[in-house]
Amino acid sequence: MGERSYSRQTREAAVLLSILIKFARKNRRLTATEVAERAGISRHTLRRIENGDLKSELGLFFEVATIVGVTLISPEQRTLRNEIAHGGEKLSLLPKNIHRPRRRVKDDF
Amino acid sequence: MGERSYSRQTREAAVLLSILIKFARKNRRLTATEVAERAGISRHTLRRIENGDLKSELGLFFEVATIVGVTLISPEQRTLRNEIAHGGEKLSLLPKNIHRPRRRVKDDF
DNA sequence: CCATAATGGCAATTATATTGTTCAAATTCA
DNA sequence: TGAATTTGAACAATATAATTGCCATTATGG
Repeated sequence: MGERSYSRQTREAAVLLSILIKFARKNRRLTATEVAERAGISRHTLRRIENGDLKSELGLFFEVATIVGVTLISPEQRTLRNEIAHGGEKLSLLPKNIHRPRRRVKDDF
Repeated sequence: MGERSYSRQTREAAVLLSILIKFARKNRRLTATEVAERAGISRHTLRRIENGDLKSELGLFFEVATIVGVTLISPEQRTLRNEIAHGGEKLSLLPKNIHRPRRRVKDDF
């Protein structure tokens, strides 16, 4: 029904990724049809992805990026990734559940 | 119907992003319910996102990341982004349509 | 230039993600 | 410890994304 609003970072990140994808595809001289086939999606869906459509599935987006050779994980993130894989000390320090300060009974004055 | 297969990079990137999100949320002491409300999604969907479910919408994934403070665009990418916004010389060099070398009639040797 | 291929766009249909609910288990804090 | 709260999980109903097929337009390469 209603429109969903997205933050600026969200919109920009999606558009950037889509541009990188389209750029990489043409750089490799792959047709949209071919990439769509390899990704197992329709040409229509690929076009939406290359237009930065926020409603597309994350997996399809990432898969297309992978096919055309766009890197999704930066070196810094790769570092964190290894850290996690090695035991995740940092992660285990955090509480499993978040208990916020108790909500006062309303109008208790 | 059938299962869709994803590449290793796709799966790892999604899982990494989901871990970063969950980590950031707890670091900020936000409950799942609160983040879900702010993002305008159900708690169920948030949980899938925090589990790295590839079937979730890109926009929702990114929006949650934004809410909990996970950066989506690396400095290097931001550079490219500005380059593009400034006219996109690189982009305009690429052909609009990709015409593959005509497929030879098979077995023509 | 012309034939061919690639791309953009739209409507109808199918597939499935999302929602909203409820329940149980796990966790935190007083 | 005990009470309150968060979280995980499964369900049916609904909303909507993905697919399919088609045509028009544009761009490429011979």
